[in-house]
Amino acid sequence: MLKDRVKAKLEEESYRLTPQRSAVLDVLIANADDHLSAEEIYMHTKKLHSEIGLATVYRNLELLEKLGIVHRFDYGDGQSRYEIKLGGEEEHYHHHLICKQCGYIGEFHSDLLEAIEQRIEEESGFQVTDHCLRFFGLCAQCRKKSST
Amino acid sequence: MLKDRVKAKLEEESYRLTPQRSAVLDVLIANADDHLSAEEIYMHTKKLHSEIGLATVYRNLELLEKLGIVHRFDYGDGQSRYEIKLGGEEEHYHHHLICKQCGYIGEFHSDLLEAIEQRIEEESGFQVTDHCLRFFGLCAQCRKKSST
DNA sequence: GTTAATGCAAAACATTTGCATGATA
DNA sequence: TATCATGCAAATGTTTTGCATTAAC
Repeated sequence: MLKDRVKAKLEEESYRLTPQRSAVLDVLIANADDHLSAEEIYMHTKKLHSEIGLATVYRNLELLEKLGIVHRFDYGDGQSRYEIKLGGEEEHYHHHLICKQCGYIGEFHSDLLEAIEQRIEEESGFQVTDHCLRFFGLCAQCRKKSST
Repeated sequence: MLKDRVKAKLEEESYRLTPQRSAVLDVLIANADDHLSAEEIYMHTKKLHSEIGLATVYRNLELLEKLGIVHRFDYGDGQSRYEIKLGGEEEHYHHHLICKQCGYIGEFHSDLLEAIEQRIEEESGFQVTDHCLRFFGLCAQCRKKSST
């Protein structure tokens, strides 16, 4: 189970799985596809553990990111989004589709970057360890709407 | 000349090429490869037009972005970076290499995303109009340093 | 003379930090 | 009991806004 793995990873580095931390994790797991902001995670977490503070949410997200459990990214709208990493090879090939009209965020999987990364290392000596690929445009729904 | 084109585009929508706006543009053109932050652009612009205010720089960057003259992006370090679009087909295929150790920002050109974008439209109906691709890792210099 | 643009200061916003308190191994 | 974690409030840093003034067409 995902949460057991996380707990083990935490204890490995002598961090504790406090009720607050656990609640944040539960929220992240329950909304694994929703790309929540810190504020949204805070709101959800309050339902599970009402006394939590926003700073605690931020601190836990930071820790979970440091431990490689959570992935943090942004769309240039001034706030970070967080997503739990489910593990597995496909993780690396998971990109985002962002609708400029309605803000919808979708996902797309492809390993086509492999070739580019290899070429980068060969041509420039830059060693790629990670990437971030986002596509902007119009989602299917907004296309339909704007064509009517 | 790039600046004439920008001026034409501004006037097309009845915006004015004020001395401040002109100075911001000059800075962007002179530092086209440097991925400056708003604060840095402000500092440079003050040398050309000392009475300019930071808010004016922000307002002009926002306008230039809206007009498609400037590209805004960020690296998750809490501030936006700005880059003038030089025009041309290759613009779209221009990506960033970001060194996690020294903060160096390089560029890389490739049109390999074309195929992915086509696939996205076919598979999900999402119409891609733009993308943002960033590679994180170690630049050649930092690799050398860390291996010694 | 209209309208757009500016400078300044204040506000807004997301995020981080200090610190005393509380909980956990 | 030593250490980690929390809550709150204050601080930070970037970006935006209000408003009276100024400049451009």
